[in-house]
Amino acid sequence: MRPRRSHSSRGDRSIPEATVDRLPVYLRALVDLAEAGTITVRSEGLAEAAGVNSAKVRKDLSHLGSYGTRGKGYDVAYLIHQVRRELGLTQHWSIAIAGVGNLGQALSNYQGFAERGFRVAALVDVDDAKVGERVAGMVVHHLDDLPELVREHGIAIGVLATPQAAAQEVADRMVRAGIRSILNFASAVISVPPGVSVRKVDLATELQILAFYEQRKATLAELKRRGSAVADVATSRS
Amino acid sequence: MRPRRSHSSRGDRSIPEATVDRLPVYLRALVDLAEAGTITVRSEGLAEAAGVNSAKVRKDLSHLGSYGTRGKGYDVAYLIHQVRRELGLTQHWSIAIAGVGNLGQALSNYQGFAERGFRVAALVDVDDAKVGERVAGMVVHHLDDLPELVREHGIAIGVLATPQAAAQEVADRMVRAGIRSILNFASAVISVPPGVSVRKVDLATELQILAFYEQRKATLAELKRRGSAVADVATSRS
DNA sequence: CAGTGTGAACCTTTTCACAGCA
DNA sequence: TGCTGTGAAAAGGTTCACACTG
Repeated sequence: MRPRRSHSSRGDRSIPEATVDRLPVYLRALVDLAEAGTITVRSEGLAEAAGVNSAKVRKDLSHLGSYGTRGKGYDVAYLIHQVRRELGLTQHWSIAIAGVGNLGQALSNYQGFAERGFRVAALVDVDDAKVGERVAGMVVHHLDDLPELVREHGIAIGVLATPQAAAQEVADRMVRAGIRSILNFASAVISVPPGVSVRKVDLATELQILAFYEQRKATLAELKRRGSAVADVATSRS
Repeated sequence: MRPRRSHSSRGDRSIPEATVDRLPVYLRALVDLAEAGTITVRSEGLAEAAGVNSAKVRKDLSHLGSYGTRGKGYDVAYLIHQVRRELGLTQHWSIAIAGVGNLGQALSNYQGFAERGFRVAALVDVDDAKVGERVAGMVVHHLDDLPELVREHGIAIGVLATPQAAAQEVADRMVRAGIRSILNFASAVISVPPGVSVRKVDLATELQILAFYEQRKATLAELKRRGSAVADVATSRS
């Protein structure tokens, strides 16, 4: 159910999924370190900045190659370059946002995208009241124009910020327009053909997960109060 | 680094983390099914609606108890009740949002929270230009008032929607105000004392991960074009 | 000799496959 | 008979601990 290994002539190009998920975190931490004037960082220092442990950092980075120096650590600037290259951030990416509601507008205005090499190249919606309006300095286009916009701006990634009910339909149209990577903010599970990547971010889901652990903490506290011997809980996550 | 098992007198109260992460997805799917008039669902049907496979559904649900009927499936309404109970959603939760910028405002207006039992009870910021303003029908308070707001509204969960630079400071103040669950939208890694749960949602990170796989698809396509025998890739995620 | 890079051990999660029940 | 619930196997991820090197 997950990417199979390819076979390349030299080295092993397949990086574990868990590692890929952490590379952006390392990158952020490294950029912060660089801005603070740090030249070299040890796995332990990077680990602290990224909120993981040092063994994980070393193992993760070893998948990219041998970019550290034994006895010294990693050169921050060089490692930034390597991580960026690995993530495919040496090029700029154009994205389209579908659904110009609350969330869609907030995302359109979000500076963090541009700062990290993602250009919001198109906004689309189906609501005639919104089409033609300006949001974040851009004209909102009709969803019908998506194929043309994708071609024109070389859009590779689509952001789904529509209501749940519209999500699958809009996803289908994104795929038909040639988009093969979708970031789904709608609470619906969408299905896409093989070869198309989807990541789902569901805000309410995150709160529900926190609620679960919060509830459990309350239950444990209750038990403790009643004198049962209960193991301690550490619940920092992600 | 993860919750340790407790020991309770009957049954095993510890549900795997991976399962907890999926329960909200099942819940959403179940509610959709119920609204569509479905009375009973098989693990395979629920699996499809949730975007996973049926073995996972059965294993996950088995952690909650034996709520299915062999030969039949699961009663949708009953299962909804059980999942909601397990997640701690039989009670309402009050949340506070810190940082009333783009994202903070979008979150304040987000209907999905209320629909799933989360009440935005307080908005706080440090910007005097924002304090006193009305957002989503609520008055924005100063961050200084957080402890009082937490007490007054019984706030259990804090949502961090501040700029990166302020994130750690605001998180510290949330913890001091008595909040023990934080949903972090800032791109910074925050550290909290044991017993406080944090989940991080980083929008740019998600795009970077998609960029990685998108780049890899391009590379594979390139190799294929050159005639190398390359295994096929299926990259649907989460 | 400090700190990387990495086999090996360990733990978690997923998948398989089927016994057992309605 | 048709499904759930679950041991057992497989895969994936994390941590340990140390050989190795700049």
